[in-house]
Amino acid sequence: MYRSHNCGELRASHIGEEITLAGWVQKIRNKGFMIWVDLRDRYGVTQLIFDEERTTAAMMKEAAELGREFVIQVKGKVIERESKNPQMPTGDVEILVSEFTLLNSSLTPPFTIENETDGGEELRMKYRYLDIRRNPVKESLMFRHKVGMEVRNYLSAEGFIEIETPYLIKSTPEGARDFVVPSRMNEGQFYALPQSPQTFKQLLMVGGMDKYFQIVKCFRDEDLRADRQPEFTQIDCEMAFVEQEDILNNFEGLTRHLLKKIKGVDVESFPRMTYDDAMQKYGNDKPDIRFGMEFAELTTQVKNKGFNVFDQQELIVGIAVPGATSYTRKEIDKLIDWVKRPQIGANGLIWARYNEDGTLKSSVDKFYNQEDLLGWAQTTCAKPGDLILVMGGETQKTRTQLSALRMHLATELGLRDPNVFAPLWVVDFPLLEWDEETERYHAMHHPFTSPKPEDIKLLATEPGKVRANAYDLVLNGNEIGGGSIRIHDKATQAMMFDYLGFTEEEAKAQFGFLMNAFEYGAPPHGGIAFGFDRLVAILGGQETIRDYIAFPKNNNGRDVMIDAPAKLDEAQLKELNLEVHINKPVKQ
RNA sequence: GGUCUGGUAGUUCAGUUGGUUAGAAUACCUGCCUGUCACGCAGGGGGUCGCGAGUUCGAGUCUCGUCCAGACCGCCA
Repeated sequence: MYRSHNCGELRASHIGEEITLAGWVQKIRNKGFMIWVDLRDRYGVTQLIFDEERTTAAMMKEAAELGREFVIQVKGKVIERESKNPQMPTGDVEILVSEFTLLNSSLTPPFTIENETDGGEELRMKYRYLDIRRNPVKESLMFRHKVGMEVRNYLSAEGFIEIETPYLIKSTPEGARDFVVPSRMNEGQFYALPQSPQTFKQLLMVGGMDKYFQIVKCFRDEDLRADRQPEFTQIDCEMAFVEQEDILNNFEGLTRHLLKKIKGVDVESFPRMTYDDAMQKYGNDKPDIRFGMEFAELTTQVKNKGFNVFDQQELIVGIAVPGATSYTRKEIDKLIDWVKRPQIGANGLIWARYNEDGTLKSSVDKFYNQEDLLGWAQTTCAKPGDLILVMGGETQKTRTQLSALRMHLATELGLRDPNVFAPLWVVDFPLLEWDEETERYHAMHHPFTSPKPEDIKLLATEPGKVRANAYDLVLNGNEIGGGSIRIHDKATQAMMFDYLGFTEEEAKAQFGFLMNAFEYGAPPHGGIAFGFDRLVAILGGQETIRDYIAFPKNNNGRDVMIDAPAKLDEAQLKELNLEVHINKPVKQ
């Protein structure tokens, strides 16, 4: 038996017991006459003591030779500390060691294994197995486990069945780039890794498994972000014989359960907002509604006042920044520079201070009098003390830019409290989206999404205006889930593929299996998928998902620990009947 | 594909206008220390300033290229 207890559980009530512990040396404090060793495992830290009077000289010497991260097993007696440490759970006791075994030594770790490590991101990833020994990472992984368990508990209790779907599937041209896997037995052919189990879960509905879920890895060969990894985990769900309302209620239930169980937060029924409203009020389809600063359109009231810049614009829109009238000219100039950065790409920013005395001072006083500016204040719902910021330009672009500014300001003003949770359903997404590059419409959600029946007639005339039975769950400005009611009849699905620019042959070759299945009694169905990594990170109060993933990839999609991806050797390529031609030098 | 920021001791960073032997903290090593717990004290070792080229009497510092890392835009049905 390696251990009778773990390093986190011993208390004053254990005093006098003979115990065995095993773990890693966290820290050695050698006072010469006395050596304290902090022994760490997953559960906590317990102090070991060796001293001249009670420990043999030989063992004193061995103890003095220990180093950080050595793995040892100790036998000894739990004794009361002479000076206690109220800061640690095991701080009342220590172990007077009678026997100890060095199970393994360790090199000096390249960074400190402490809550506040001195290690940088890259180094931590290269030695991720050491990083995982640190409390913040360890606790994040345990937190993820807890969330996963609650998801399974809830859905299982609601009658959902977890079913696995294949990872080696077929590449399709729609959507994100696929990761591909060559097939040895089928020369010249490739599997693709799933971007989501979409078609399989629909086939499970045809198969009669009317409540399905899966916590499943998905793969997308696209560029990474702090909240985006090429392989990520979804809570994938599908239900048969449901309408949109049923899905929203079911998964509002799941989300409420998680907030309650994980964060102890009670949230009332989630507000709903149409996509159009979200774009108009927040310039964004995933608004953070923990704070105000809603968009106010000023287009008509600011035009024809002699200010050329505004007169030419399609949309003029403003926000009232609470309490920001105290911003200095320098601070406002910084904001202007911020929106002018290429990433935002705005031409400028007009401001108006709504002073405490009720007067207004703006950057465009030449063109607008007090009455005009009071009108701005009314429209933006500004109060004395607020700063009004106004941008103008092409509708889409301006909304995106002001939305970025709104989020930036909220962060700056500390309005994005990670302990406040504001979920929101965004509904009535457009079915189609115009793609400038390919000059055709493509599915905003995916090609299996059903249009709203009352909008189908618009498909031929104004495809961009057709709304879908599609919805997103937004939490604190993050899209954590999205889904739709699917098409479940062959004719509609064929029509959709047609609108998306598929020929009949292409549609049949790529999705024939699905349309065939629809001819054998496919039930009405719909579902939703949650980004599990992101959900866990937000519940944990973090923006970045990397610490909730045991072995994440870096910015370039590399695993710096195992050094993947890597070249294949000749023998492997030969077996796969592949040759590698590289048009430009490989980055190594 | 693009924009920005960074790369100096094991690690995290500082390094002035281009000028003598490149510093700090921490980690590591040695010694001391009768209750430590961010222990303390004294001493010590540790550097191809990412890489390559250029400008210059002289480059960590300036220029160009390149590689790597991070954040973001595009992209992510």
